[in-house]
Amino acid sequence: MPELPDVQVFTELAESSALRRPVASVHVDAEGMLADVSAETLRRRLKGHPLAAARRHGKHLFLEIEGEERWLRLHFGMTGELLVVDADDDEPPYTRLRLDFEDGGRLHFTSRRKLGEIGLVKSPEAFVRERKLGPDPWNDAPDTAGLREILQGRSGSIKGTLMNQEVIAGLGNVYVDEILFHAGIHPKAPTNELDDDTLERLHSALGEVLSGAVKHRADPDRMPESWLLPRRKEGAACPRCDGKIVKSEVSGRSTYRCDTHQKGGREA
DNA sequence: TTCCATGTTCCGCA
DNA sequence: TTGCGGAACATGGA
Repeated sequence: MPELPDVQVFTELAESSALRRPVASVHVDAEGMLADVSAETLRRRLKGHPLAAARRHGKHLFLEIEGEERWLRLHFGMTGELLVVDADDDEPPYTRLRLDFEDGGRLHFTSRRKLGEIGLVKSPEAFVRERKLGPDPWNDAPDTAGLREILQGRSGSIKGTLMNQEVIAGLGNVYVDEILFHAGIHPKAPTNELDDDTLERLHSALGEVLSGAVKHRADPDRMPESWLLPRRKEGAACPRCDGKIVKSEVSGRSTYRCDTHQKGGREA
């Protein structure tokens, strides 16, 4: 799940329930997920300090450690989640990092496939620069002209371009399919051949999909029936036209699209 | 058992 | 040199 909308929900969860609670202890269960930081350093930086702020850029969540001039950075990979639980709640499965607050509550960072990252950075801005992440389309929504500029000079498929975190940060396989479905654009359409009209549709689909997804708490089961998400299945009926949903591969990922209303691309 | 998976990175080829 | 697409990665569920 963890694309921009999911991580936005985690960010809001952290903001509403993990701040200003001093950390009593830190437990790391997946050394392999530690990015340029030892479990020992993580413990030292966090112990005794509350989290002061939560921020997000793309798929990365940043939690400011009060008084340390450091931010805990979490990346959720394909299966990561963030949970905040009470003292007497059960341990969620696949917990990789756990912060025990002094008041007894806990913050759990879980990951089934261990593909995410746990890091420590000086600031979100510095990390974004270093990782060369593109603009975040939720925190800093572009207008159509801005989107045109972002996509300028890209020669690959629009799907590949939108999934490239250095172009625009936060979109992944599922939501790129959703956006292109809404905009009626074929995932293989060459980015540099999108005309103004198409770009306009892409722009409104981007805004529509992101705000809709966050509004429904990024829960696939709650997405509107008119969306692709509830029908990511080969052969399903398209909810907006007479077409059928077909599955193919684009930029190495399984891709679902309507074979009738998503035009402007090339077949494999 | 085999296949597939919402993530990123790395390698080879324009 | 840069950008693109596919393979590889680690693990578990269908």
